[in-house]
Amino acid sequence: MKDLGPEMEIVHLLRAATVELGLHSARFAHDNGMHATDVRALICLMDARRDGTEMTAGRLGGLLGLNSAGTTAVVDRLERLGHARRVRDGRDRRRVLVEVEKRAVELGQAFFGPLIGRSVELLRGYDERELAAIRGFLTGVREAASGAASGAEPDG
Amino acid sequence: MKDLGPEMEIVHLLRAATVELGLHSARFAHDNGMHATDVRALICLMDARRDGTEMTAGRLGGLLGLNSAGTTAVVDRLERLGHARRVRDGRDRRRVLVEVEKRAVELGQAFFGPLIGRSVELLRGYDERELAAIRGFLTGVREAASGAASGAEPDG
DNA sequence: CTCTATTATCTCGCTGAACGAGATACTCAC
DNA sequence: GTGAGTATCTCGTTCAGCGAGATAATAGAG
Repeated sequence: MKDLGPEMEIVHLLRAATVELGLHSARFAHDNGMHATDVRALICLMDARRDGTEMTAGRLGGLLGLNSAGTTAVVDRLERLGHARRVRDGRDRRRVLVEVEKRAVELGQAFFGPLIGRSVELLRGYDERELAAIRGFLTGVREAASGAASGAEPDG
Repeated sequence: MKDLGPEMEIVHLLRAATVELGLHSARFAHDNGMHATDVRALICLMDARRDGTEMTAGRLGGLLGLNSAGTTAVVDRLERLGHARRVRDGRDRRRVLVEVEKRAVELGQAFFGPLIGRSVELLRGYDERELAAIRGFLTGVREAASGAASGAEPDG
């Protein structure tokens, strides 16, 4: 049962890389007086900003798997640290939009930029077929982990 | 600054896969009345078992980044759930060896087995050059995340 | 063998993230 | 403007993890 073949080396490598990426985030969190949840929240906020979506408190909580009380607390912490701000939605004044501060974006880029840059640099060293393999493997793992059907056929 | 090129798609894919793997672990934890730390502890215990190393309470705490009080609490929880047991070391009776219970190993295999199996299955679809690319990328990312020198130059 | 320094683990009291329940503020349909 | 519905916040509680210090065992000096 231990040995599913030489492929296991790569499976362990993926796990090791995942752990290391988690520790990297934890370091960023710790260095800036935050917790894992706060970093995940910041990432959600930046993702939303990137594709021009509005992020409400409720939606953020849903993404993070928190209840409303926990969501309020996260936003409180980010606001206290100056990483985000609450803005009442003009159209529906029950809603609170959460916007990431420029300062936090810069902080994140300073910390994660080198890692991203290095990854891109690595990827530039591969040809199209190799890139397709990496893409395919990561996509497959993501689907398998998300519980998606084990459909072996490549999606269109 | 936003667009480092088409390689960014894969960087985001890696992040998505990492998030999904984390959620998968969280689901396992939740389903079995555990927390993220407990699962990480179990993984450490299984890794130790796999390569025949003894795991002491102290070493486990070190791996998890916990202090002694927190470590005691983790082992207490695992023991209460029947996933691990304390065994006094015969040679140095100050030390407590923590051993994973067979039940927990089986539980883990039942939950993570399909994911691992699917990953291996995916990998079997690639030839040696593609596998080398996947290996190389994951290795590089892990090194970059662990803070290893960002040197593009291969260390002689 | 006894005394002391060191090491490994556990106990106690505390802080703070996240929860459940319910209060508050706003919108929409009538 | 009254009532149903929705979004967020407040209050009190639970529990993981921390710091400090207690307890127990080993190792070395005499």
